Amino acid sequence: MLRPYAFGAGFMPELPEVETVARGLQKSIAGRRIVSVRLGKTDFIDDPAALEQHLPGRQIESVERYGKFMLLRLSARGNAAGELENEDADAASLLVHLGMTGQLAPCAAAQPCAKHTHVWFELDDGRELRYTDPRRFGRMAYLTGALLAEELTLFGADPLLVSAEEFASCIRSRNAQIKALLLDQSVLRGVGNIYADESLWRAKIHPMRRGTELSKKQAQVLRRVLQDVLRKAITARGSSISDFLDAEGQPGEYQRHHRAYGREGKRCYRCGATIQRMIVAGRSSYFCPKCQPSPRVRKKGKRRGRVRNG
DNA sequence: CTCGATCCCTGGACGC
DNA sequence: TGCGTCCAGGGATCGA
Repeated sequence: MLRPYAFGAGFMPELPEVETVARGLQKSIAGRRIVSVRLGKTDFIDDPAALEQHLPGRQIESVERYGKFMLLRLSARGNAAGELENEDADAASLLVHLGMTGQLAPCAAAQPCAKHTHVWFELDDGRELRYTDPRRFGRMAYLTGALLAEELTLFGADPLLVSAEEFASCIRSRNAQIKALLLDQSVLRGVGNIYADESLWRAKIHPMRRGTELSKKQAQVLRRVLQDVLRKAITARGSSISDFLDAEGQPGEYQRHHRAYGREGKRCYRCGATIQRMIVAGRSSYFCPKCQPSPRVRKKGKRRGRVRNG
């Protein structure tokens, strides 16, 4: 039985999933004007009053992805006389992060509201754009001009656009675990737990390897497989777990291609060894112990004491 | 700079 | 069946 949306563990909004949602919204709501805003729970919104004050009257010019954020580009708005009030004379953006369980989709205004709907944007064509998020791990912020620019500089390069040189330098200059680096949005924007594990499996790199330990060749390979995984996942409309359906009622398909994530105890597709799970950088990490050798097995023959662990 | 711990929050899975 | 417990995760924050 298909439902328009399913919540819970079915959906992890990483780059490919957010890209899928953003493309869907670009088709369905770009060009529409926001008539009014209604708010429910607001603890995930930076400045709720700003949404109510500044969004009505603005047109949604485009919907873009920025890392795991969606960026709704909004027109400037004028008052009834066609003059521009200072504050609203500039173009602005609504930043939306889906967290773990966020959904942003338009529907007929008459349609019953899903549980955990927290924001309603009334559109000029009679529909409503609704934000639903059971866990409220998402984020919403209205930003303009310098504040918006400043916010966007907090993030690293887009993994699909980053050059080989830039990728290698921002990874190999860091001593943190590679898994932590891939998840760090200030290093690269958009990679989450699933695609970090999938790309590390493909690159045959253990999640606990240090950035500084990677050879130039390994960095090159990692970038290539990461981009490949992300592109293929976008083509497949993202990964659905359980029965998640996207804004157009279609499930993503990429979970069929997972080689590591969620496969604890199953056989490695490459070598047949048993996929293991361990916590790295505070997150479940799935890897093949044979294809992705642990960095810790290199203590034999080295009796010169390394610096104490603390 | 980097680490781990803690918290946020709800629903799903699992054990009894 | 129902209840309790654990777990999932992105990110902010704090202390070490």
